[in-house]
Amino acid sequence: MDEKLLRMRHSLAHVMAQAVLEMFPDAKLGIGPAIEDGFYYDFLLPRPLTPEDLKTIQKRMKKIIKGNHDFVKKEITREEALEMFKDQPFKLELIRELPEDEPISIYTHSTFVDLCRGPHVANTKELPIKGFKLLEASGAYWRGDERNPQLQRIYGAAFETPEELKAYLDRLEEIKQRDHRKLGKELELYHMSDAIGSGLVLWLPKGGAVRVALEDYWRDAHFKAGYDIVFSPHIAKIDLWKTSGHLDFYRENMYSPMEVDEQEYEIKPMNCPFHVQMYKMRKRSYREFPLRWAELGTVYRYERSGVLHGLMRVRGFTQDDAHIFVRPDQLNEEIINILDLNLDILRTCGFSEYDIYLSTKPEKYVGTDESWERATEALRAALEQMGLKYEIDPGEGVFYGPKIDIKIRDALGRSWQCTTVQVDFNLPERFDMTYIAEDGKEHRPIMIHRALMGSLERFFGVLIEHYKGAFPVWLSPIQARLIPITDEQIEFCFKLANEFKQAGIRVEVDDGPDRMQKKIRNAQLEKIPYQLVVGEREAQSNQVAVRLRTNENLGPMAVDEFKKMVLRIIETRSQDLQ
RNA sequence: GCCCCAGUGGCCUAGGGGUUAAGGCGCGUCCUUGGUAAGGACGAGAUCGCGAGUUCAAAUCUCGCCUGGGGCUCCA
Repeated sequence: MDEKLLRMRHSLAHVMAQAVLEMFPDAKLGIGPAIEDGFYYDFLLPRPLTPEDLKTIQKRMKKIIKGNHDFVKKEITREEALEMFKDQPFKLELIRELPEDEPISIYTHSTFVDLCRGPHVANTKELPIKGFKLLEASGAYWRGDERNPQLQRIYGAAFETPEELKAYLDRLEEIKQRDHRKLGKELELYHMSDAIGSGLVLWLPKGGAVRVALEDYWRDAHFKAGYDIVFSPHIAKIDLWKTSGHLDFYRENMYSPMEVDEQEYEIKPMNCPFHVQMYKMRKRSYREFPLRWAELGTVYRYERSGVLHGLMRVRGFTQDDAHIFVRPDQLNEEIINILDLNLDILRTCGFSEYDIYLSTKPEKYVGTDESWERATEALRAALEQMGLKYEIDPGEGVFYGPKIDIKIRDALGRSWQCTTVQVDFNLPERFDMTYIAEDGKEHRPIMIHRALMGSLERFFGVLIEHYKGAFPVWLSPIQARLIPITDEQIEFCFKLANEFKQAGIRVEVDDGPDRMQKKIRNAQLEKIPYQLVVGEREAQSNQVAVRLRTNENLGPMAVDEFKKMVLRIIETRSQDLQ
């Protein structure tokens, strides 16, 4: 954020605090910083704020701004500060934490004084009276800690010009329109039922079609990249989770155990221990490496109810998981293989921009410093050999090993965490996994965990928002809809539909009672890529009049010609319609 | 989990202590057979999220629960 904007936003926060104090003289002030797109301020208030309150506060703010008040900075002593803010417990807490030797500054404008480091504008007349808007009030813990009192936070958007504010508000509206929860319902892609429980997803037939297309592609890509596909059960004895360490490190996210024949079983939060058991079924030789085992594994994790969000954060989801067992000297090359496959899959799904992070050793970790260094080096070398730009995320690795995370950018430039590639020194140790090396002795393999799409649920959600529900043809639940102009053509349409289905095209006939215009409208709203209008002329000449969801009209086309075109688009997984 | 907001036929919305809860979409039947984004008529469909309480009377007020939404990450 540039300096000017920062000053404006921060000053607006002060002006807002003044307006709130005018309405609630006993309000206790938290903090009020400038943030991306605007500002906020936290208050402890005698009652919850209503949307009407926000309007009132905003009006008062404009009045204050029009008063042309100077912002005046003053440095005061610690004692003066403690006296001045004696009625403001949160401010006192902050003052007490300031280093002894540092001067304490306050900013005053109009009747309002705040403990503040600055910077601010010189005078309220510099504030964009039409460039800001209060958006909403919500709860926020003091200092983000749920053990502290909960304050009311008022968020405002603020920009230098009304045009920029409008662009921002338009963007918020666009995000709302693309929301996968809204589109998921409208397009009947998925459903969450109260009768089932929160965070548990029902994939409806149309969402199922997308998933099958995605999974088919995923399997194919994995076979070609040298993976084997495995399957594992949903529950396992609790001891497995004790050995894996999940019960210790991950208990809060696991569902409670169930008892079967006097044995406790846990529903799986991860697939790893199952793949480890597959590894351990017999002695392994270095000649088998790398072992690449992939599974679309459905896992269940208890997430706090407040963090659940549509398809993006759920309690039951399917990871496109894989575990790869390698010798230390194979690590670098294998990482390259994974990233290659990953970028290929993301590109095919329409994502060409990403942010890559390399996370290094955290404070608490297992394994030797030497192995950490070697693994981190292998990850870094792979990224560099591939010429990928990345950032280091120091100390953000998992306790068991370093990792590469990839966030994809969607059509609105928002980023989503999907891919993760993690090196693991821990599980091979805990499960005492070994292989016989060239020297005839037992060695410890390195285990790589990786998920490319992350979870199918989240990836689906991201896809919905990225494409605004208008999926590329290969992913479209219905790829073409046949629209007979009169009932005379219904029979011909069903004959064509059958022919297209046999060729592998997902097609439907709209034989309902609506007129053609209405059927086209419906197909448009459903974002069906091809609308095939069939009237008497087409039926007689074995043609279809091809209309695209982009409103482009390709005119009559021979049935075989259309079929050829669509199959080409599907097979190449093209983003185009023609 | 915590704070605030919300829950009305399948969907979107109106109503807001007092007869049969209103409209649009969708659905059904009938008329219409229409050439590239909404033809017309009629009809069915709701114990107003669930449970309890207050009241002569509750969709409406109160409490609890369930579900959903925003926030709890931006450090004077």
